[in-house]
Amino acid sequence: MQIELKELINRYQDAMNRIYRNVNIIMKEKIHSDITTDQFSTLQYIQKHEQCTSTEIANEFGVGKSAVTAQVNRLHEKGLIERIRDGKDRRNVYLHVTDKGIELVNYTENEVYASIGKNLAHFDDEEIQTFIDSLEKLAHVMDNE
Amino acid sequence: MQIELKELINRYQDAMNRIYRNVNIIMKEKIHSDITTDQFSTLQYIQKHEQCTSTEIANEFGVGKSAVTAQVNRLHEKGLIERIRDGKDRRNVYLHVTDKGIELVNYTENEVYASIGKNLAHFDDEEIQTFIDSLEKLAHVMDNE
DNA sequence: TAGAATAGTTCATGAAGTGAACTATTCACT
DNA sequence: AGTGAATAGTTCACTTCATGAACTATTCTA
Repeated sequence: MQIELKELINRYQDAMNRIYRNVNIIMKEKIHSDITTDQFSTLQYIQKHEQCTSTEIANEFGVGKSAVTAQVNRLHEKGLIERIRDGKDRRNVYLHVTDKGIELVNYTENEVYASIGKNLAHFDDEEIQTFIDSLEKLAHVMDNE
Repeated sequence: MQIELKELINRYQDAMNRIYRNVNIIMKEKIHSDITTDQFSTLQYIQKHEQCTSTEIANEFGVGKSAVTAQVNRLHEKGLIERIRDGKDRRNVYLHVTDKGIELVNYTENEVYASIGKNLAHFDDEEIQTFIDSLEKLAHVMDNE
């Protein structure tokens, strides 16, 4: 491995961490509700993938099924989602965001997007496009390992 | 806010999550030791910033000081770091990576970098450069909010 | 129809975070 | 010089989130 690559990865790692941290701060700030950022992310996923299952979330988030059960319980206790058991294959439990949950996601998403959008104002359209393309390419390459 | 921006941020968010998850998987796989990825990240930071303090880490990682105390305890119990109290200003405790810790970081870093390097092989030099530049720019813009 | 596979839950445990209260030390100022 | 504010770190009680094994319930399969 070349010295240069190591240097690049260091810069990459450092920038990624800073971005991740800042997005988290923005989310904490914009979530006007007693849920955590993790809970919001899960809720957001369920809203974007209506009728998804716990197993699907476990795979998507890279955690065990029991972790998802606990997370779903917390969201359920707060009245943000519902469990709907499949009538045909009664092993499956589909997750469904309640009206209260939908409202929370939509409101918070707008706030967060506006905030991130403000940051993106420092970039021109082509730069953003190129950046996101590279980001998706990297995600894709990594997924296929 | 334009529809387009929302769409872009969705893609961005999705790609970021996938990358973050994959890097975590790589790290878990490459850490041949009984420490967690969080512990490794902290150890790595201390190694790159010799003689740093708990407060510095707390700010850097965006967590409270008590969380750092706990993390430092775990690393200390494993013989990876040492605490050195400042002789002049006895409030300060400087953190210092032991030989065992240095060896662990160097070994693991090489493994992780090799693995990420393999992914980066799908990109040409200019693409990587542009990508990391944008990444750093975004991190910088976000830091100044 | 017996046994494998799948979906989800429960439980005990540990890691990591919070925030308030605390100790110890140093700084700042009249 | 001496008192009160500021700073660095720790402790404590508590919550969240993760793991993995054992479990229930259901469906598939051969």
